[in-house]
Amino acid sequence: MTVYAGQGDPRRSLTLLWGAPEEVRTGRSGPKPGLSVDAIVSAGIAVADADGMAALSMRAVGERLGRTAMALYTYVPGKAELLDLMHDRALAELPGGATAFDDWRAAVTNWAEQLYDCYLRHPWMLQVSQARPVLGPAELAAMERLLTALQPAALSPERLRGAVAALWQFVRGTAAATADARGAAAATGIADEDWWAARSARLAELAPDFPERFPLLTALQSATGGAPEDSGREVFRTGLAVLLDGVAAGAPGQGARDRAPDMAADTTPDSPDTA
Amino acid sequence: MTVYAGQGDPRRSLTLLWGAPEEVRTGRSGPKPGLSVDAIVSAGIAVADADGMAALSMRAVGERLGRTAMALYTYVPGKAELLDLMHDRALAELPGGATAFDDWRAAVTNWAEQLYDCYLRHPWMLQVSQARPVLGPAELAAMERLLTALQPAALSPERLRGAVAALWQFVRGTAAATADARGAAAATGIADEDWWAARSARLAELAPDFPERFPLLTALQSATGGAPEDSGREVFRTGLAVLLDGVAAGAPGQGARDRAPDMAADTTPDSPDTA
DNA sequence: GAGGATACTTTACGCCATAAGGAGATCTGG
DNA sequence: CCAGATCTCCTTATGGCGTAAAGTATCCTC
Repeated sequence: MTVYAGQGDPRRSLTLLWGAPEEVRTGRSGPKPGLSVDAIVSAGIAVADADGMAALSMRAVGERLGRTAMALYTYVPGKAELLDLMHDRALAELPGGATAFDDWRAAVTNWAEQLYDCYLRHPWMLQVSQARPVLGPAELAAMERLLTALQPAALSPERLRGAVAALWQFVRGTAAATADARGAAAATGIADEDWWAARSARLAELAPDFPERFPLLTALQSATGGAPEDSGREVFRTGLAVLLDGVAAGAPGQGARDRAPDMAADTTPDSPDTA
Repeated sequence: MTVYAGQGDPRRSLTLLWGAPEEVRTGRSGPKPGLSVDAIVSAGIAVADADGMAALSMRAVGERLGRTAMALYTYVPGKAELLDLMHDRALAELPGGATAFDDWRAAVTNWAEQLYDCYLRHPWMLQVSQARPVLGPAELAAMERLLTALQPAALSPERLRGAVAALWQFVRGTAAATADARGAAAATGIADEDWWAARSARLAELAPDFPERFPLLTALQSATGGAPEDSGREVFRTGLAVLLDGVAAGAPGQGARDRAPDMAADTTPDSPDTA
């Protein structure tokens, strides 16, 4: 399932992403443009938000704007580039202010939760190729904000790069898991939790030797009461705590002191989650 | 860009994934099947490996087997389910033996590198929806192996789940970044390193205020001599080290002692990478 | 040898992105 | 005020896709 098609020309995307916000259009002949790149991007996001990535077609976007599919090609080179623009626009939702936090753990946690929520608001973003080289301004701004949050940890450049990659990918991955469980639940009309139960039951039926083949998986499942790879803010939170402990371990000087102050306390099983 | 289409029916996929390896086909009438699910999956992988996900069509797979596209539907419910099978089959390449390592860091590192390499061998896997709920035997086996490797760390169940999610998503994410850079480089005929340089140059041209807008990003870029979100085993290695430090921080008892023994030494900039 | 199940084919449908070319609006230079 | 250029948007067409429907040939069981 879930294919993604070819990339757009990164040159075109880059130009559109970074292009002058107010193109100097003095003395243009021809009829006045009834649309704009911005309007098309907004319409695309609206379609994708409402009906999912599969429903995002040039026709659908055009229709939402009262035009034909081909009208969009006056503004945008193609669908791939439109997706690049949509992706960056959605990331631009992230709050940009330099929020001051006492410690960098809280700052990074805040950053991660904002990104996580943004992905869940726009699940189609998770279908856009990660880490593809078309870097938009909003994406870079988000990365800059992460670097700002991490600055007090004073990591070495190499370690900083590793931490940034690990954090971003972790947020994206856990958001994808959650979004997917949600989507499946919504599609089948089953409640979130029941869905995993149904899947487990079916698995047990098909592979009766499951507990012997996967003893640790079975143990983990029964210990935490859910599917191991699944969803949920809880996995997000505890995973993030693990990650941040790793970052702290690389912070010079403070070493052992800065590690897991109260973030690790989140991992106690009695925490009231889904907040 | 890079869309992925709708999911396959998970029930059908599950049945095929876990179905009896030797279907009891006593007394079947009709002509003998000239194909098999396995052969179709192999052909699909061959097509995707050779020409990429975009080239993977039912027609192409059928052609490789000397059949029409429709012939495949005798064996497989549809393309989505075929992709599920391909994905799990590719994961089955991972070595399964219980390799004994002295410490769990080495064991997990080994696990991660194997997964990373598998993704790079089959970049199309990264286009298959991550964390979607169709869990195949090979995927679960890989997870079980990770749990085995992590066992000496003796993490709490919650923390273990977080660590598993973080590790898997990290490997996948960094592999995606590397695969994408490779793909772009291959498509344009530019060498891997020059490619990032070209992109940076173009960015600098489009956004002349780049250094002021993204000071930390600029600093990191010049400190490590590359794009921050990019590719490469180096980021993979150092990021993994950060992650493992976090895991170590959650290991009870040993606490400070077990953290970053020699894995962190990998983060020194003079290491000969791309091994 | 008849009848039915099965493998595979041909054809067709409705999507998709988008190339090509045309119609009408709106500007500039005369 | 009027070319002619230019630009938006349309209609049409092309070649792909996944797959539904129906036909044909093959092979088994009875």
